[in-house]
Amino acid sequence: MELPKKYKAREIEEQWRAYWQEKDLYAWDPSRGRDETFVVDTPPPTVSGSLHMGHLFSYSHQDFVVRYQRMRGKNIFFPIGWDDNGLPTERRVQNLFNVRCEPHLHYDPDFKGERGRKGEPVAVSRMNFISWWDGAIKEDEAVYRRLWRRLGLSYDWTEEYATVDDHCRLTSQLSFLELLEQGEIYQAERPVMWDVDFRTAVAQAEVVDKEISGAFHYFRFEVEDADRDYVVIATTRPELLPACVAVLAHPDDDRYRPLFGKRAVTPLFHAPVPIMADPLADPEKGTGIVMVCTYGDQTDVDWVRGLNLPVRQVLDRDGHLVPVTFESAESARGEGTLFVSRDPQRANEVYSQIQGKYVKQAQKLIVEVATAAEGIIDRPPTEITHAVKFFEKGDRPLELIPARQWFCRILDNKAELVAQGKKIQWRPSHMGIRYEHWVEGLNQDWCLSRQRFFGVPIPVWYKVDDDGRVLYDERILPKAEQLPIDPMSDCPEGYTEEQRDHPGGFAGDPDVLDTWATSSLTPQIATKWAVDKARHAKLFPMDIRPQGHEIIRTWAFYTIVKAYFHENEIPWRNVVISGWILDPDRKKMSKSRGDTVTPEPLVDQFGSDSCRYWSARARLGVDTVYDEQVFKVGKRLCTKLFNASKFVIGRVVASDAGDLGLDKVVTEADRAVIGELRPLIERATEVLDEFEYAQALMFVEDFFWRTFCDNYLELAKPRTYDEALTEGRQSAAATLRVVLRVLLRMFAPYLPFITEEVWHWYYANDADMHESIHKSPWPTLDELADIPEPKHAEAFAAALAIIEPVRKAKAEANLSVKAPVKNVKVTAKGETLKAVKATIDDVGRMLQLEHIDLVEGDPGQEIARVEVGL
RNA sequence: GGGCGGUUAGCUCAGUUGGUUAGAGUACCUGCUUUACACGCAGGGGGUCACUGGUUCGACUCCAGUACCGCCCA
Repeated sequence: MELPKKYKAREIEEQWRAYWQEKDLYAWDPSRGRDETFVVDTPPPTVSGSLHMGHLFSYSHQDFVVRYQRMRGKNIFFPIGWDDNGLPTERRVQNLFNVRCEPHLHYDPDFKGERGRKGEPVAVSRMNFISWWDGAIKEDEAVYRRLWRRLGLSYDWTEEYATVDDHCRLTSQLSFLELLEQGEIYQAERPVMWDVDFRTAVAQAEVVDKEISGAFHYFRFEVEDADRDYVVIATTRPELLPACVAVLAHPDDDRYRPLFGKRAVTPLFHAPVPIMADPLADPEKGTGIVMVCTYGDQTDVDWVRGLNLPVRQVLDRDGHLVPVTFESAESARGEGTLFVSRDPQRANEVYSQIQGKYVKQAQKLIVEVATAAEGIIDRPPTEITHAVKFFEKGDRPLELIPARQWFCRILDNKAELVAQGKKIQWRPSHMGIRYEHWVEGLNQDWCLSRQRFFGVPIPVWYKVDDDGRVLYDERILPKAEQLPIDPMSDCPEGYTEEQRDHPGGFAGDPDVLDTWATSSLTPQIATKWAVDKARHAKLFPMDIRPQGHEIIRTWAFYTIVKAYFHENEIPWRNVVISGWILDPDRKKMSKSRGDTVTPEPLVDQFGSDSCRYWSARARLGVDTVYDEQVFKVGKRLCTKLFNASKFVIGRVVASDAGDLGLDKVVTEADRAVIGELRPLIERATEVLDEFEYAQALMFVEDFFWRTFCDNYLELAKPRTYDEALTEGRQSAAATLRVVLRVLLRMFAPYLPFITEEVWHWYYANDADMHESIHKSPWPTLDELADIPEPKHAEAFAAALAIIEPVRKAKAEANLSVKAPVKNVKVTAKGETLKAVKATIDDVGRMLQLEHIDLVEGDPGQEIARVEVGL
């Protein structure tokens, strides 16, 4: 057999990639039972984003676990999906074609999208927009698929899905309808967190706090019928003065207690509002007395509801101030106007200046007007930095806008959802605590509807009454067989398209679902819960969910919610959390920081196996500093494995008289190295069963490099060059053969390419093995059972006890390791001395020892005292 | 402000139920072309285990507190 001279990662990897594909090695076998199946809930990557090191990292982690389980004989269910749902894709198409979607426009079949078109974005219809998605997203998917394949991720490519494909839309809509039927989903009109740029509601999970600078502005509010003229109210939202509905202070606050029950009058707008006591008013904040507006923050929402205050909505969905008219109390009576003023003319004059403006401009104007006027601003503003809620993808602070939305009942089920979390093994375990804290801290139900156009449509129509009003309580729901539907283009049964939005007809719900409403169903999507209950039952609950810790509050949480509501089950038994890649400043590498490294050039440079090695060194949940050195170490390991294998197989083949069975392992040194190998198998298997791939790799690597290459190989080498086919030579060859056969398999989950390459040099036809190393069994003690333990348990350690000092003596004398040694005197106690004797022939040949004295005695601290005479 | 995690050699990281002199890789230094590998081999220097206190015969390890870093929440 002619073995290759040099390790060429690229050639090897291309060859085996093609082989795996051709042999269909990674297909799930539906005929095997759940007990022998290992099921993975793979994270579908957002394909419209760019690939970065984090992908290479965490997706490799899944593959280590999966490849190990496959070698344990498990039937692997390892699907792969692509997330092309929601805003990222919407933006991608917008940017790619330089368009913006105007949902009210009609579809223009002649309008062709043109990539990279310059100039102003063109407004297009929803259907035009969506028609371009498919092509664009397929290209994005291809980029990911290519990297996944290059990395050797062992997906079952027949189980591919995309989160807005027909099956996912069906699954998502069916889930919606089921939970609606169960009463876990409801519709309500209430203030929701709203992004004015994306013009959509968002859920608590998508909200982030940002520290921004702002200011407390101090306004004087007149007080009616009191022994003081005014109170000073500090506010960070002066533009909401026209929306003020009450003034509150803490019930125990002596400064304001006399004013409770009286009325304050808003500056500039002259609106009388009640002064009330409420324990939530913080005496320490600002001046201790606060104005309640529609709506400055969540507390305002609570106050308006709790104290039954009126609503004076001044912001629209774009974040503009809407037109309103202030009227006197007299003229307002009976009209039901909400904007009452003691001086409507001046109020309207001021308001006209801010009407139509954005929040920020309005704020500036109000402050200017107030400053110019006499006696309104009490003192100069105080600059502050405060946490303000933003949509995670948004640029401007969230507003609270009343809107009709769909919600999922979370708050009623918090205790149960915490309990579900406790049934799941979180790895590392403290990630489970993060889940619990997130659930416990939730204060809103899950807002499911988004006022966007790209996504899974909410599968609901409404009846329209004879006056053309939409009857939101009169829902028309599709049957399961009709799904997926788009209520804006599909017609409900019993209606015709002409009746859409007409009196006596119907209207479609124009909104789409939160992308998490679909992504939370990845287990159900992959198992085909919606269409094949038997298949679902075979795969659910799943074994593992691999994911990052930043999406515990979204992906993990919502998936647990759905599994709980649908089947009162946990979705998976284990969650394995990958850490993050940090840059050298210990910040998360991210696109927005502009410090990402794209993975493909690294794969080109170091090879897939080396890149995987880098991933494999990081333990679960632990963030890792990006360090290119580790890729180099991986490359070296692959090269070493290549060279050592080449040597071993070369020697084995040279000694092969057709029979190198385990019974040929007779020499003490050979049995001793097997004795070292056994605990390696035990320890690595034990930690891999707990998904601790990094620790297992460390064990294997350490054994391979130090025990096997640096010591055992050198020890056995001279015997393999015996001219005659001696018992000792056969023993060495048989041992080399069996140890490498074990080590290759233990490296296989991490370094699938180089191990497969070597496997096919020599082991692919072994009767008890599979042709591919990746379907071959994980090593067990059983397969070594026919090799007896060494006579002396410490035989290997005893050999090392001589090897080390001799090497040291040579190094200190600046001699070659091959330099002959005139005399060595070894002093050791009885049992140890016997162990030394048992391997002394091999040690002597390895180190070129010319004369050896073995003396029984007390070596002191050491196993054996070694005196070297060069 | 509350919670979670971290701090070990210049760098990146291990360190088991508390137990000899705290390890590896890398970088650095000195050698060595040795019939697998110079992407190698042998050897060497390099650490107040963040800090303070406590428990203990004994603490990197357990407990309490402090500082700094990161993340989550308010």
